[in-house]
Amino acid sequence: MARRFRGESHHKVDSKGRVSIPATFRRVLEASDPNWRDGDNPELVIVYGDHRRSYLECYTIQAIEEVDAKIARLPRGSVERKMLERLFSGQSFPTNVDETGRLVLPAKLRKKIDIENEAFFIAAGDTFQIWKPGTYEAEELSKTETWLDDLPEDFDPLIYLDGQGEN
Amino acid sequence: MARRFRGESHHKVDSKGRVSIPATFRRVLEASDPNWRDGDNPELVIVYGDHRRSYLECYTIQAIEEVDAKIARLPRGSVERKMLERLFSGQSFPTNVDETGRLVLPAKLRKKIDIENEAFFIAAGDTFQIWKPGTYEAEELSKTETWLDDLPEDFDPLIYLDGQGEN
DNA sequence: TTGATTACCATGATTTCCCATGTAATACCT
DNA sequence: AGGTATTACATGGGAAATCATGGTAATCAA
Repeated sequence: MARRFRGESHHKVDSKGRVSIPATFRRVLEASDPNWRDGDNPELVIVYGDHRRSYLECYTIQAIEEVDAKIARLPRGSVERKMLERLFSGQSFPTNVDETGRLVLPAKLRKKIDIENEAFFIAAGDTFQIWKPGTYEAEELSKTETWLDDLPEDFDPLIYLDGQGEN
Repeated sequence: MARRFRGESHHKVDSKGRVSIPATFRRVLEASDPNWRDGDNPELVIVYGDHRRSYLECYTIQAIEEVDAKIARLPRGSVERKMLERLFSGQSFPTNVDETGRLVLPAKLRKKIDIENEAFFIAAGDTFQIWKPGTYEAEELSKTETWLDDLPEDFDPLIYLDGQGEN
């Protein structure tokens, strides 16, 4: 397993769509880009998905290659494969970190998740997500709340780590 | 596997059939044309297929050579080989990117997929497709919707990546 | 010679590149 | 430990290069 992203933070987005990537995330992007050499800028792939998705999901090169390989194993012509190809091949945007540690989000992507001048970054295992701050709070937190509400008061999520929560 | 196409976008088609290729796609075409040298224009092959196909599929030189090699391995005279040869040799059109990064779609091809003044480009792994925008939405997107409608509300297509969705 | 195809030139918009600055984090020195 | 030098970060601005698109002239084919 490759290095994982950790943490969350807010960053300014300027009029050109430039936004700093959390420094710790940059280290992971570098380590997970097989072509990266000390001194140059790692690549990554932003998957934005269809209209139902309200955030951008950022894949390291290694992570996206794993996905590509899995897709390639699905039967050619199957609906599943088509769907996933559309998502990861079509509804995605290949880019790279720039010299100053920033990412440039094209107008199209900013508009899609309705970002103006601030973006919220949050780690998600071997990918990280970019949200409009307000959307994240509304959408995600409420989701977790409802989920937690269904569980006993003193429930400890760690139990899932050992596969106890599965059914 | 060579560099893959990623992304989707709309471009104007003028009265002469000229249409800009997304810049990121051009980089892939260049990298996948063994004869390409910095400064000149990469070649590609447009496979348009028979009357049932409503989009154009564009192959890099490298991708089409892989296909040719596979076909050459099939038994001479077999029906499979004949079909594939008709598709990839006959129903295809070799061309190249022009000086300004455009492709020229001959009237015949434009008429085939019913394009007037706008084209939709979408990546599909090691090829990319050109659609009439309306056709893509009607044909492809609605297909996806219907498919998703049969699935649970919170279904995540990504589950297919790990082979859970198979049956 | 006439319609079509190809080569050349032009331009506004976007994107990339390069340089700059203030601040926070870290290393260094005595 | 205290203070200072150094490096890393986050952010901004302008110049330069690239992109998408359009037009016109030259070339070709029948």
